[in-house]
Amino acid sequence: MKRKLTLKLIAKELDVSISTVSKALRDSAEISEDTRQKIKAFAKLYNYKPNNIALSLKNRKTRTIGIIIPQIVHHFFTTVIRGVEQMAREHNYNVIICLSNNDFEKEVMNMELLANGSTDGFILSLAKETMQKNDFHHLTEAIDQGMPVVQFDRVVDGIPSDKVLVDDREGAKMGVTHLLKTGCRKIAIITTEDYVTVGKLRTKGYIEALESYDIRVDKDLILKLDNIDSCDDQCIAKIKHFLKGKDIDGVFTINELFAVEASKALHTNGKSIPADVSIVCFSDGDLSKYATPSLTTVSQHGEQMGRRAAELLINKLEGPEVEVEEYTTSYINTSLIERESTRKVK
Amino acid sequence: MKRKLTLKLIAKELDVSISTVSKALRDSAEISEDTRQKIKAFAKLYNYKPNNIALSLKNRKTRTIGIIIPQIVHHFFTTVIRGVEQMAREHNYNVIICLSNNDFEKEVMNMELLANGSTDGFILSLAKETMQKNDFHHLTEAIDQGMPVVQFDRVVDGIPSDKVLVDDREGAKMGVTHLLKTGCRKIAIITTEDYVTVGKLRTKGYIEALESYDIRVDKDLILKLDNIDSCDDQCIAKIKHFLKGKDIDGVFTINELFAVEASKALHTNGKSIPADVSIVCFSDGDLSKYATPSLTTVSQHGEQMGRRAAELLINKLEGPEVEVEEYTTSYINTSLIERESTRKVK
DNA sequence: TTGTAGGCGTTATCAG
DNA sequence: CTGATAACGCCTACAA
Repeated sequence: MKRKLTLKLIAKELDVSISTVSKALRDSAEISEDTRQKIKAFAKLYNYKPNNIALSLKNRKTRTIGIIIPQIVHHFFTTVIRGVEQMAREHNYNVIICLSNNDFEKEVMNMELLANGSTDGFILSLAKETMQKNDFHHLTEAIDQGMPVVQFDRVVDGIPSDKVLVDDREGAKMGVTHLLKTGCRKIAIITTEDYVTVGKLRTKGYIEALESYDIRVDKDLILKLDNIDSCDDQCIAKIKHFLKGKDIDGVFTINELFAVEASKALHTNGKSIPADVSIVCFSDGDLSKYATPSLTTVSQHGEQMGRRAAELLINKLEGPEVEVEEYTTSYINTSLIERESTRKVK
Repeated sequence: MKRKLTLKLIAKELDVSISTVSKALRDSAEISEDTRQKIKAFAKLYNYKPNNIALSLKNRKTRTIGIIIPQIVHHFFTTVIRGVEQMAREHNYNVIICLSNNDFEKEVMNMELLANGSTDGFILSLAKETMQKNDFHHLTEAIDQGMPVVQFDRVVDGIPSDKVLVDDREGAKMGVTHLLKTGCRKIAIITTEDYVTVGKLRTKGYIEALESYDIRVDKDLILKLDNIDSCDDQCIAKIKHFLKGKDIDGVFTINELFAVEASKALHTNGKSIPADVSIVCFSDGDLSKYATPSLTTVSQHGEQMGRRAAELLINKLEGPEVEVEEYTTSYINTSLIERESTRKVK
């Protein structure tokens, strides 16, 4: 097994000094055309590539961005990663991804691991457990050490960091307004308990939409579930029970899964979609596209979030050192994708 | 902005030498209990963590595994990553993920980037373009430099590397056999052209299953499409046309998307599933679970693949240097998940 | 028990 | 034009 080629080896081979080789390869004018060519030819022939680790140590920069997310099987995070990846590539950064599995300890471990030289900065979405524990010392520690942090999606206030968020309230409002425009007047919502920020904001958007049409908010048409990323049997049962015999003509749900299950339940109840009941959901994946009927969604543009987050981070990394840092919060717009589960707007 | 704490800083602060600090922190018996305690207390207080980059440079090991995959929005790869992540964590390795976007140049770039010190070894699934180009110099170069490689899913022969594969032939055979067991006798398959290995092998499994039931393979019941990871309008049209008026009682497809579209088309044709026609597909995601009706699938266990791939790589990394390397090919079993799209086996 | 020196691979500075 | 030296942060053999 061959050892990797280094400046030292080249130097020895060509009988020059290490610094001559280094300079030649970086096209320094200090080196004579002759030796430069000779060295470059040799390096090329044997496929010399500088060692990144050594460069990182020297430059105290890794050109690597760390992403820490709760889970990767969630389609939303997947798209965000892709966005970060793109932007990072465009700026010659690497991306290193760590999963917290929604576990506080793991999130802390991951951050400490990456903070020890592997990474120049972080993009992260907090683990559920972290939110509950309300313990963010790992964030502040990283930031204290001079590592910029960009939070996205699941964020906390009070941390000196940029943030990238989906405009949940506005998105929900748009979705419900679409239902209203197509003629729905008795619209139910399937959301989460208020301690989940996302659910709370989307519920708020739902209420605002109704109010703008002067429709009274009916508590009986609001179902708040504990889950957010999944929909187990118990959760399905609640949805079924909730929809059973309700006099409604529209349903808005805060994720795809709830919508799919609602769609099934309504179908079982003999309702036709969208003739009897229309459905709109917040979405981050393909499920709504391939469901039967396919679902009209408020789409989240995770890729754009990722790009924006990476952009913010890179700006901080490459920007000049400033006395007083400023932090921005970006809202990524949602957009409505009309499919089969809603009627046409007249 | 505080600078990160280093051995040097601690040494200066406590007025001892750097090596004393280093030794104390590593609990060397050389250092007196006294100074050891003092140094450790200080380090703990100020939260000293050794710099990974420096360690990597020193040890010529990064304890980082590179994964290179065509795309991340594909659910299958997502699960594989999770598996790799798990195993890596258990062995104290980092994981760094790069996307090739099925682009040859990008795959080469990524590998070169990571091969220059960022990574101790690779786990990769080849880009489609790489397969077509039949150019694997980036693999052999990395391997020549002493970086072990584990290929998975989309692999080539002739490269000195371990491989982890889904047993496509066996999986397809199992799926089709299930259809046969439930009483289906006229089974169509929607697959890919033979140049896609995965499609070819699954087609083979289909044929074997039929033959084991002494059923003649009917070319008219085989649809070969160009796509594999997607299903565009043209592709949907072909599926519709293929199924139109065919006298069949079962459909096997090599991915979820084809199955969902087939299901829709059959439904449109007035067929009832599974009463008239049963459906089984190879799958890697949730689509089949949430489809209406939900689809019986041959499940791929991506996570297990990831774990196995990581295990193989770590074995190579930590195993003793041997004169003659041996390479293994692991097959990950598939399993049948029965859902609504097939009848019960009598 | 503590400290010094050298090296991992690279680059920048300065001397020849 | 070329080379020696120091430094990035850490570890370790060896010297004191």
